Amino acid sequence: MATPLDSDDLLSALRKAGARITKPRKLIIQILADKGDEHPDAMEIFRRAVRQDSRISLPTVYRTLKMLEEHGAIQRHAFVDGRSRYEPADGPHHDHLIDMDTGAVIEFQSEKIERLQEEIARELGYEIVHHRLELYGRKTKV
Amino acid sequence: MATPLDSDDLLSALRKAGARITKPRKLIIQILADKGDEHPDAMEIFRRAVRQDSRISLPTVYRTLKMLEEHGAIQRHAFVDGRSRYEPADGPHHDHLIDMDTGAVIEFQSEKIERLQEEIARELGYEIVHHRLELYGRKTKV
DNA sequence: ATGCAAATGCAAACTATTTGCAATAAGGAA
DNA sequence: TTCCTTATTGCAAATAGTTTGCATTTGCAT
Repeated sequence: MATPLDSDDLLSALRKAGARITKPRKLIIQILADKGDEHPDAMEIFRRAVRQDSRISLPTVYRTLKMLEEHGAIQRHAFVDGRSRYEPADGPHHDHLIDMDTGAVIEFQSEKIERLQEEIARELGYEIVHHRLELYGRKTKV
Repeated sequence: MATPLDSDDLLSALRKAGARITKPRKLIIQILADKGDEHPDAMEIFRRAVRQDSRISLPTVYRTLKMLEEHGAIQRHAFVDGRSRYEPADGPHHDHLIDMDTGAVIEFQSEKIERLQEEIARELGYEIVHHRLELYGRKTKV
């Protein structure tokens, strides 16, 4: 199982792309690599960045995210709420459970489901290259 | 494989919701139920509607889509390109296997996977409202 | 046929994201 | 280190997709 890209991996992705390592970029990468809260959207990344450097701008956040995405260093997810959420790429494969009330994204993985998918594809004469599974739900009353 | 809801099903979904069957709504539903091109977005639905009745407005398209979605009559999909695409909901849920070479979409359904999903959600303290599973694959060599 | 609430069309508002441009700063060369 | 070039930045304004306020129209129960 692969380890998610960390701060240094994201930085070298930029270097490999011939991009300059600027202060805003370092900050954004630091936030993306932070294991705290997963799948932040652009605005959330911006808010956290501002806390460390009030000069940073939202367009720069978007530009950096786009650049990292184009170089495969981070992954962009589109959920039904309209905005995009980001996470470092190449983590272990996982699927998402989206809390419909709060928008929280919970990761999970199930070996069984993965195997069932392979099986279904095989029956249909296919080989799975990649898949995406999203569950949308609400917290059960206690 | 389940049969997608047709024009009449969508209309009765509206009636059951106590909504009026207006001319714009009939038109939009007709377009949604049309088996021709799958997963149109709001603008595409609007363009097609205008061809039949130039008086129709984009907000009405959005309002109708939202209403149908809220009543489970159609399903909204969010892709990375930012806009939402719609399709008539199936009675029993179906998932998609996308042929990466031809773009063909194969529908399938697995009771086992559905049950595993419920189980996983329950363990996480959630109740699934709906889900989306997409497999991307290639035909296995014969 | 008539009345009234629901639905419509228009314009304008909103949200998420992108772009033009002058000012700034990264980082290689001297 | 200092200088120079050019990528990158921040700002403001533009776009794209979607939603909302409001006066007018229309479905449909009576």
